[in-house]
Amino acid sequence: MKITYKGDYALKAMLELALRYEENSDSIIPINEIVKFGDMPKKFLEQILLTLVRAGFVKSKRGSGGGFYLARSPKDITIGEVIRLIEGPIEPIACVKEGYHGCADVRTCILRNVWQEVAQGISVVVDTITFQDLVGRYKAKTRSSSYEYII
Amino acid sequence: MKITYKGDYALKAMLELALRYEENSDSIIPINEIVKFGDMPKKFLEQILLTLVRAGFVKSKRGSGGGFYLARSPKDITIGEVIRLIEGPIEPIACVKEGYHGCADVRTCILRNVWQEVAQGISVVVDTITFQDLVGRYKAKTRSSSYEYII
DNA sequence: TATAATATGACTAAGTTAATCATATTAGTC
DNA sequence: GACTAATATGATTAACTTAGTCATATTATA
Ligand code: FES
Ligand code: FES
Repeated sequence: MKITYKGDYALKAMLELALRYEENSDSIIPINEIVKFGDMPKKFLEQILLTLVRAGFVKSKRGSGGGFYLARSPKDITIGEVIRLIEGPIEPIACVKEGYHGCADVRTCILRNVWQEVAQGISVVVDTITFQDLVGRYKAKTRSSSYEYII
Repeated sequence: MKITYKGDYALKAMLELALRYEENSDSIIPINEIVKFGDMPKKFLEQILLTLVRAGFVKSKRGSGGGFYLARSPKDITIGEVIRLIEGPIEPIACVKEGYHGCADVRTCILRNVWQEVAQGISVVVDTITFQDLVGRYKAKTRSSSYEYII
């Protein structure tokens, strides 16, 4: 029932890329700008971005003037996809792990059913929110928070 | 997004106690029977039961003829309470941890909102299922699975 | 008093998390 | 073409968490 920093950083990085994608879908974002946006350790973020690249969410360009950018439109990527990539399955089940045989009789295991219901509850949220949605929420928030400053 | 063995074992132990509570609310269950029910390491289970005792879900009786039993009726204990005790808060949020200052401006942090929605999705499941419910489900399952054997 | 049980704290091995370090590679710029 | 600014990638590591074990104390009953 927890998200690791790795997942947190991955989502923030994707959000930054999505924000920039909205501005200009061709722009390439150097890692330093992503670091700045999310206040993340650069070297750790490199690893995470590499994972995102290999999974096909992000593309990278090497060399001077290089950086990262979204491989697909933010509206076609849900946060659930990224969470699953980084954190593994959302099912909070222990018994599927290697070397654990679970209940003597799986058919009588009601906990597994509970975990399935929990997973569904999580899925309803994370599999319906796209990064475009996040961008929208972000903009709404920053706008209203600017008002607060002014007023 | 995961349950540890500790949580898994705690729920199984509570379920066994709830099953026995239904039979006879005064009966005291020695730890060995709980171990047998859930196929759990005895010494580890002792730790877990101690936690459950201290939290007031379970009572223990020492000495020969001793063991464990539910402190309250199974219908008054939700699995969410036990999960929170063992696993901590259900919110899958990383930034509340010690020493992590989170986003520069918390008001613009939309991830926190997402985690709150996820927590709500989980809560709807785990905070509505009591151990009495689990007992009911368990009995229904074992009944139908017995049929399968007979047929 | 012997025995069967839980209570409790200390300890530990293995795995995971959150990084860092070192080095290679690539693509522009001068 | 050399230099430089960037990512790519693998190896390594410190800290923490998990999943236990070990040793011992305490208690209640027979
Ligand atoms: S806990 Fe997984 S089969 Fe029962
Ligand atoms: S990630 Fe928690 S305040 Fe933004």
